[in-house]
Amino acid sequence: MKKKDIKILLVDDEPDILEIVGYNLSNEGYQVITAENGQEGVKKAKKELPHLIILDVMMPEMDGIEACEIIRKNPDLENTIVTFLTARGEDYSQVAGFDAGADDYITKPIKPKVLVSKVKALLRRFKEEDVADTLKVGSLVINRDEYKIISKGKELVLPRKEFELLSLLASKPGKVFKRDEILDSVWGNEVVVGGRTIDVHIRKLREKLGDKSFKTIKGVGYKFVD
Amino acid sequence: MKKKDIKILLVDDEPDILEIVGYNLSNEGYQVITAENGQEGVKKAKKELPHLIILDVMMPEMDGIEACEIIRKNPDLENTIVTFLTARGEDYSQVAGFDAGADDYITKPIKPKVLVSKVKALLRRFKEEDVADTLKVGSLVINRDEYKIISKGKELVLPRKEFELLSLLASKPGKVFKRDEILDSVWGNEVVVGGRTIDVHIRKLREKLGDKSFKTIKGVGYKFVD
DNA sequence: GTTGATTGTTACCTTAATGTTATTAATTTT
DNA sequence: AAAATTAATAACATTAAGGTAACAATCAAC
Repeated sequence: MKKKDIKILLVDDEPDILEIVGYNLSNEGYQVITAENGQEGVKKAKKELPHLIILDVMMPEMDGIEACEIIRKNPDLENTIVTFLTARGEDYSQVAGFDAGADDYITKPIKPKVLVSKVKALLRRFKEEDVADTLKVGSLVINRDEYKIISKGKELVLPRKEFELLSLLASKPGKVFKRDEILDSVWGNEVVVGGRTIDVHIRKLREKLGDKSFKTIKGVGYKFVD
Repeated sequence: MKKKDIKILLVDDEPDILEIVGYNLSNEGYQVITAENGQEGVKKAKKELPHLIILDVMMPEMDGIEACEIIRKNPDLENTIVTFLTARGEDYSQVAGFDAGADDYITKPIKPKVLVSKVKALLRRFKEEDVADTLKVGSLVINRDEYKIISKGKELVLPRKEFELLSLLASKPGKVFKRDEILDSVWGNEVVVGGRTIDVHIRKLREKLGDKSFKTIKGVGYKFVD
């Protein structure tokens, strides 16, 4: 996810805080939404589904704790990170804040650098929660993120074309992929390559992963067998 | 960090307090060390480097305030959390305690439940702060706050770009970062730099951290290996 | 079994991608 | 402002991925 696609909701009743925090976060490239009280905050949170919510604890009408509790009950906001703004030494609000489902807190007075690095750290944590893009087929594990595979317990790094070819074939074990399909998918339909190109790559895969994983269907194409 | 690896130092001249507090904290799984006066407390603090110190204010020989001041001067105990035990209504000691560098205070009479939840909250805070800004990967420690790293026990100060590049790659060891991703993250998507820029920075990192920590996947990008 | 088409194999070549170094520009520090 | 450090780039070297040609082996049909 790109930075500019990350929404941060800022809830505080003090315009000064909204401005300074908002400014610093916008400057970093985040999309900043603001609200001036707990009620508005909850409303905007439900509407905008931000990735991170920064909530002041002390607010008139509805305080941060209460707002946080409501936010946490909304299934759409389950994975949203909530962090509180508290005055130093306000220990009660910290305990209560964590109880209400907060992930972290930031103490006032706010130092822009600390704030920004904390926000980054929090979002990083958030990002890391999404699962790795991996595909398991029998004893073969294909990790698209790391461009590597694990075959019979051994880790292998494959060159791009080989990796993509394997990736394609293994995406539907048993299915026969016609030569055209393979060219389309791995090479792209504009590129024109010679007639033996696919064969050679298949051969390399056979060398590395074992001969019997790839079956040739003469006149048609290849298939990966589990 | 696991609970059983967390050390709490308890300093109080009253054996009853030591026993009841110590019992409750041990029960929670923490490693508890005790001392019966300020001097012994300071000594054990320096020796054991606990994560949290609970200090009684009123003690013969050396009171908690004085002990706290000494503790705070020790660089190894910079990040240790210090919390005081004070009698209710003893406002003076609270103010003086914060001045001396305390993070919190607990009032007597002690209620075990309150005590335990307070300790948990304090340690959570400690953990968050500690973890948020530093990243450990194998023998490499990256301190994002101070823009420095520790590699194989040696401290290194890296220039910004190198640091951010390393920081990115090491944030997900094994993951291949495509050139686009790297440019996006380290340089920002508006900035346009030449084609060899990333390579040069990778090379510098290889020089400083060892060649084999960075693997090139031709046609794709780079990855950091643990 | 022979034949022709299709695929396998090998070695080699080309080229895109990356590595390297030196130099210049920009930035920070003093 | 000078010095030192860092960043970017240009120019060249190196590497290995990817492609190809040439030939061998295979299979299917007759």
